[in-house]
Amino acid sequence: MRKFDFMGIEKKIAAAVASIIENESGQVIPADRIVLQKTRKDFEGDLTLVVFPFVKMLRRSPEHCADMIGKALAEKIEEVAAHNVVKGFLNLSLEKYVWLDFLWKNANNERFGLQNPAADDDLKPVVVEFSSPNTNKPLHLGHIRNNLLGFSVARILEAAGNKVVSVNLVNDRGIHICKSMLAWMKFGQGETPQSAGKKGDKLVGDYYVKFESALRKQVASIMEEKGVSEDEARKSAPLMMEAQNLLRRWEERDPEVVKVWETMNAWVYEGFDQTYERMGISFDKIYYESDTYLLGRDIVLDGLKKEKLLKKEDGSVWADLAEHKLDEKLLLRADGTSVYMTQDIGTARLRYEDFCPERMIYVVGNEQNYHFDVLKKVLIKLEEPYADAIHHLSYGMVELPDGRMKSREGTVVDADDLMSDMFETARKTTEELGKTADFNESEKKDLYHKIAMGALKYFMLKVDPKKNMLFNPDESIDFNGNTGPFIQYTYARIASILRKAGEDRLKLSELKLDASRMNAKEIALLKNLSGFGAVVAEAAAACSPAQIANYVYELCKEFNQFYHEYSVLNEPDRAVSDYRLQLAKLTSTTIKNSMALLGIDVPEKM
RNA sequence: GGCUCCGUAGCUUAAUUGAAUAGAGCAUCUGACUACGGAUCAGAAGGUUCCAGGUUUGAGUCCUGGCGGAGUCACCA
Repeated sequence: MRKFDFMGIEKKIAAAVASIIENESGQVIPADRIVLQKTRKDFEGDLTLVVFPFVKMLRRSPEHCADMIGKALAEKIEEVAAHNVVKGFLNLSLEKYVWLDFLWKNANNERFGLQNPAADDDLKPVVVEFSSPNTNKPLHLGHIRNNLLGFSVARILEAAGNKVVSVNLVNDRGIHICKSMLAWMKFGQGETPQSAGKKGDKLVGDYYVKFESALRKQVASIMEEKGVSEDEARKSAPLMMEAQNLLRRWEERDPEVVKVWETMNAWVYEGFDQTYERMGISFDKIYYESDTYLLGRDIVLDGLKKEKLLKKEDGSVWADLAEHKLDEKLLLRADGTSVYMTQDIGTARLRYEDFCPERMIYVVGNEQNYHFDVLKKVLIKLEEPYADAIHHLSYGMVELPDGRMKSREGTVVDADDLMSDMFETARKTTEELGKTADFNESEKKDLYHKIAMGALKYFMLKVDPKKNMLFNPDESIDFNGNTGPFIQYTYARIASILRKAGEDRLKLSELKLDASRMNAKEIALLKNLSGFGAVVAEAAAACSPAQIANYVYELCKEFNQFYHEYSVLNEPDRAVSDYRLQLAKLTSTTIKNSMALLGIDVPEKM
């Protein structure tokens, strides 16, 4: 069903169809009404033309139209070998040599399906922001989805010919950061990651939890003593006042506070770095909110001066978005301080000045849909030149079987723990299968890591980003069926064949094969391979790694069927054997390249 | 309550701007190892695509109205 464009044949046929219909009916049809798709498996053919859109102008039955167009195409285009008609569908079979040519032209291209990085210095980049963690808590399952998505989308956009800059905007300041600082200052007794034997982000997270539980106790007793609501009790609780005081002191650059802040954040970064490295994630640039939180104020004040915004009696500044059917949105408080939106206005401008991007993609959960809607509209209102470049890549929540992760209920799935669990499962499964008898310790570790991350990444990326997804921690992620390890296994099996064949045989200078000897399975596989470039383009347009994942899964299934039915190296006819070897090679390249777009490594043996 | 998104086999999911008999995996059952690697392959069973209307030659997809779920509607970030 997927569209595929193979050496321009699709275009050639579409153009021919247009001229045939014009000749017959005298009417010109728009190109987008010519629907060519991959022929479904249960029908004979390679490409299918849907003729329903033309039956009215041709004034004949769908079958007649299809037959007429089919005959004309067979005459006009030499690559069209045969055609058949089912209802209103015209199935075209291409000459087999078309597929052989395709294989021969691409077999040695290691970057098959990937566009080369644009050398053009004037090309405007796409900025992809993702991850954007808070420095008061360790990373969890939700962050994993965000990181994997962002990293993969960046790779896919590159493969589609874009220049890409990956950025991370770290939320390293604010009241929530002060909470963990305060708890550490009060209860920590100088504890450090070293003394506690913990990763820094975990230690800081523990103090955040300590703050919350101490606060809850205070709130409970205040509510009992004064009979006030929980909200009110929270606001008046001494710990809350202290935290706010700490934030004030931080903003005033109180040296003592800044020192604690720097120390604790450094611990967190050390922890994050380990987690990122394990995940295989990196960035071109890291922004810190402590540097950017004051940005945006000037833009807002300027907008006020130009009367694009309005000031209320108390001095607060608002954007009226009634023209976009949205409410008024606060941009500056009465005391002149900023809100989150103000800061995002500032960082958008900063990013624009830093990179002059063609597009700015924000990988952020769908809980912030409204926020980004408003951000874009405020920027339009302010007539910022980059307003239209803003693109929110909104993804669904990761849910547990009993609903959302809740830190209060201790149901948060920690990123490090999850990766360790996956590693353990990979180790156990692999050892049970007895696959690593001849591996040394570091090779084993490397392999288990690849499999573990392959399973986890594929699991999370194969689902359409915009959909919520379910993660059941009790059922560990599968290694069979539609999974990362299945694809890795397919790759490893081909790698084994290629090793056995040897480099000399792989470097073939000539392919001597009569195309008539190609079988249906091989052609199905070649057809699949030929669609890779188009899939990359579609995945880039949709910012959807899931499309790559689904593609490479299909490809592996196709190859495994071929592999089961036919032999590559044991095939007695050398010409056929050589040809199948090239087919296997191009398949392995395509698997490797696809998986790289998902941020997944493939092992040569497993 | 307003707005936004989602609802497909028991479970997890696929289906380019509308297109043929809704496609997979897991789980269940049955087969295939004297092997280019069985983490594989073949087969069986499993569906009123939440419901009701509508548009269309054609609807899982578009429109309207319900039902169910999630998110959001902060001088939080």
